[in-house]
Amino acid sequence: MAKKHETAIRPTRAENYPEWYQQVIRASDLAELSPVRGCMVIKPWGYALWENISRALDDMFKATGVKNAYFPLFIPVNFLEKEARHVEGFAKECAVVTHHKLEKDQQGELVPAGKLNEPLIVRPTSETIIGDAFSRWVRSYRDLPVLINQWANVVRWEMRTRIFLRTSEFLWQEGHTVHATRQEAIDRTYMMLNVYIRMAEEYLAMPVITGEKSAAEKFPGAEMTTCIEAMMQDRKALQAGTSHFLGQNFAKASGIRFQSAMETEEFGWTTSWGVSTRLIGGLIMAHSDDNGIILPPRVASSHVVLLPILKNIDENEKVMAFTRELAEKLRRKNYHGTPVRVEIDERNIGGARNWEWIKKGIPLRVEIGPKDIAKDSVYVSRRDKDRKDSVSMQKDAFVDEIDTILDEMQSRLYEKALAFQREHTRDIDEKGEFDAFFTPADPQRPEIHGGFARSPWCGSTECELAIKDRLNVTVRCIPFDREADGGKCIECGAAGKGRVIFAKAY
RNA sequence: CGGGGCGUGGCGCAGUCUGGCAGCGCGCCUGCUUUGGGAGCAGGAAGCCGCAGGUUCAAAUCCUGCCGCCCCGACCA
Repeated sequence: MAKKHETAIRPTRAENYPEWYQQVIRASDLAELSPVRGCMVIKPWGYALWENISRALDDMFKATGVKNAYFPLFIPVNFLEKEARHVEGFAKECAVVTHHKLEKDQQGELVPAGKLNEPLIVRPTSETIIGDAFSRWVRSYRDLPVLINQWANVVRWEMRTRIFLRTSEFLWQEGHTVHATRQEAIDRTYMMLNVYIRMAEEYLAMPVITGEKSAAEKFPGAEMTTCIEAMMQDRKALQAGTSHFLGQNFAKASGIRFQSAMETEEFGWTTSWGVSTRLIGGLIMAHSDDNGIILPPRVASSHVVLLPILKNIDENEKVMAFTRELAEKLRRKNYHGTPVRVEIDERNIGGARNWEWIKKGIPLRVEIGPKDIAKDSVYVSRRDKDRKDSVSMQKDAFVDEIDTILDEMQSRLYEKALAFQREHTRDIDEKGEFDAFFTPADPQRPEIHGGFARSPWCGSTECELAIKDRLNVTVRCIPFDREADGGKCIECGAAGKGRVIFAKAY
């Protein structure tokens, strides 16, 4: 027997969480770093997750009347300048295109030539260029609402990057809408937030808290930013999606005007909302264990791998025929509107084969050997359970029940993550306790600590920033459902306006 | 951009202090034996030791500069 490891991923979460995160991604074959700083190559097993996420979101968007379109990667610099807070928020992380041509210099090296008259920025987000288009599309209240989404890449020149969580280039969708009234735009903001809540909780099995961002944390130029925040296994918060009510700020900046039914000229009310490949980072950190990633069935790259046990030539053909037939039956099954996704791995590499699929997080592993075939059964292992919980099932029963099994796994992952979130969410009313909650024993190499603190806050940016300076803890969101009970601000002791969620964040 | 750590076959690492043929484990390839939780034996391939200079008879090792990665900050989805 080979050397046994206690865990497939080392270091473990407890030993070194950031390193564990990277090793999980490597071992699961989701993605790798690219030669370009801060960028990533998303490999097929990882990209399939994004495809499944984006397909489900796309369906949900379209069900609310949203249509897809595509806008340019390059944006004139002066577009960004139109909205003051927006330019302040994004200017420092913009990639700028200044030339259109390369020429060889005397050393034979390619150097930029052909300076552009007007530099272009690579979109960090598309409010401005889409606003420009909308200003031409909207003339009358009869043109409203405009409900547009685009699937795109964006670039934000980040100082510190982390694969999937914060990359210089990332994939996302950005929805942009224009409405005739303030209320309609606000309703749309919440409507899309609800889509994100569904994505996180029903598909990613990732419980989220929802609410509004503080003035310091909201989107540059937004009147209100709503968000979903999830707790990762290191108890930090991950902003997993945002939906913004932009008021008339961008309509004024871009000249989105329409003639109302009363024959008056009005500015449109706009929203924007987005989620990104960051969701995959969230999924990893919400569910994975020390043996690798655990994929929630609703978005899993694949649902089940069939592992034929090929022992001797006489029986191999029978085993393979049984395996292929099972694969076909499974693929004809419908799981929440999509065919069950099946892999067959017939490599003869012993137990290592099993471990590869564990590290890749596939929900179900099905071993098929001569002993099973004799009983017309299969041996089923679940990624969310221990090996000793593996069961032998009649083949037909397995085919019949696979959707139920996957759904049970899906809800178990959700319940487990929810229990974790609740376990590490505390009402804290006293400053000393608050500081202790968020202070690691070793600041240079912090152990997993903290969580979500539900604490009273007076609402002032001063207090928020003071807490950030002291502990690197921020207001993650002001929950919609918070109690009116004020308490005393955790920072200044003045009358609070209710409890908000404080946490360290990605 | 500041403080700390680290760059050596695909992955994880030793070797660096004290200069002297580039190593180990896993993985990979071939063959045989195996096979229901990380197989065994035999053979084999694979490295500009992050990059560029310098010192030296000789540099993974010493010196200088640069680049990249990770952690802690500033910035952020």
